[in-house]
Amino acid sequence: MKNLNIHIEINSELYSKNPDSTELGQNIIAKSIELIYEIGFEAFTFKKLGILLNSPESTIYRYFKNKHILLIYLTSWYWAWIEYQLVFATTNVDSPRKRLLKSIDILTKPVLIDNSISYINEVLLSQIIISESMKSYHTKSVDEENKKGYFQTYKNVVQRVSEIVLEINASYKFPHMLISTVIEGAHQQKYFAEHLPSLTDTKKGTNSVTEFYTNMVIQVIK
Amino acid sequence: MKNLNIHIEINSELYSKNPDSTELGQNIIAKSIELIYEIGFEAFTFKKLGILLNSPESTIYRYFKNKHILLIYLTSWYWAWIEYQLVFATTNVDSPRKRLLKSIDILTKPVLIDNSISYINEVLLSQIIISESMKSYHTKSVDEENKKGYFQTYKNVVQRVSEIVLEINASYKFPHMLISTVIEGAHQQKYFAEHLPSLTDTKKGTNSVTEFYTNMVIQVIK
DNA sequence: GCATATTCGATAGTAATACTATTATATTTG
DNA sequence: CAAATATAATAGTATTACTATCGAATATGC
Repeated sequence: MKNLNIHIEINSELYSKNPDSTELGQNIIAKSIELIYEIGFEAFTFKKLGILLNSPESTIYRYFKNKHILLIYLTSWYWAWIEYQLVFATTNVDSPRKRLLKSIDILTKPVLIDNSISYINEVLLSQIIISESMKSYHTKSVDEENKKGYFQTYKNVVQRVSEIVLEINASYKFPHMLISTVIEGAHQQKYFAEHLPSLTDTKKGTNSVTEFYTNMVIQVIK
Repeated sequence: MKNLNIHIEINSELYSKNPDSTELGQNIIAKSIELIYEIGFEAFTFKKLGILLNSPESTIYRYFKNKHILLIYLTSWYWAWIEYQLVFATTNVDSPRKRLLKSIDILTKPVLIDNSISYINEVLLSQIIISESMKSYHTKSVDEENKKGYFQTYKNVVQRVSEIVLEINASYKFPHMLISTVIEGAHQQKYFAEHLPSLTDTKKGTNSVTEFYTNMVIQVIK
């Protein structure tokens, strides 16, 4: 996968000017990931990003309408990237059970290596997804933005893995609920491990999140 | 429970002046719940709340340092209230299995009736918890605030139900992970049902969230 | 290679937000 | 009735989240 140099296309409504099309745009993405990771989404502003980029904030506004849309752009990219990994890891694997286990692995394991398929640091981005991604859809504008397809790449991931669940047990009633519980739960548990440890039993650096959710899925669908 | 007129005490570091001690303070709580429910936490400001209360915003600042602390106050109240319900529903029930099932019921069922044990509308508050509560701890100040005990009532709920899990299966490795997955998952699924339905299989008004998580817990701990 | 878009930097400006401070008046309490 | 407390009214500040304009640099199209 390392040298495929895949290209991830993002819903064009998520940007005013495609950041992928210019060096500055790519820099906006790369530096915004670093800055959000460092200071958090609330404290993140286009002004601060502009200082990092040596560009006025008005230039950033030419690419993204506001920081909320930028966050949705970043999460869309992340889920498209995850879907790519899911496809790559499951093609040519006949056993649906093996495909499911591999998928859960991808969804629950920490992202530790920056594959450098692009100017995007996936390790930092995955940390942002854990800490901040729910803020992209916990807003008053969620219905409107959902209609415009802003969350499509996330839905694709849930749908894809749900289909494997149904291959194993066609009569299972709650495949989407199960998979979105796994995805969101794995994020939560990693966040808890770092910040609210009494809400979990896992510790950073262990694989108990994967162990827990793998076991959960196996038990629940049989 | 209706007429017990219970009194919920909140960590005194969460307010500058106890809102429970004055009529205005109680009004601040009551109206802030209505306003956050209506316009969402991002758009909610003390200025707008002041207009609703016919009080200048500076008065509200005498009770709460800022809107973030007010949100933590509201979530603390909610979890203390939930814990009270857990205790009430499980005392004198010998069977740990029955206690667990009852607890999951309380944690996953929608809050439909305002018990009016106080000036707080629990139905609206529970909606705020579903939509906004994660914002209270997904901040850069979470570690510092956790040290001050701001999230204690939530932890108490997780701890209490985890102990029931261990009564049933003392060797189960992940009781806290299981219970926090149930609590957060149930909120997520209700939110998805309303706003991102393709991420779930439940519909508003059904009890499939309770069904799913009850089954999940039973399967996983046996 | 020259005109013409396009892009970007520089600067300015605005409305709203998130507070803080001060003073005067009203109300409670001892 | 005095003293303490609470609140209303007002003013003010730094920051945020944008929008607008203009001119210089760069790329592209013929």
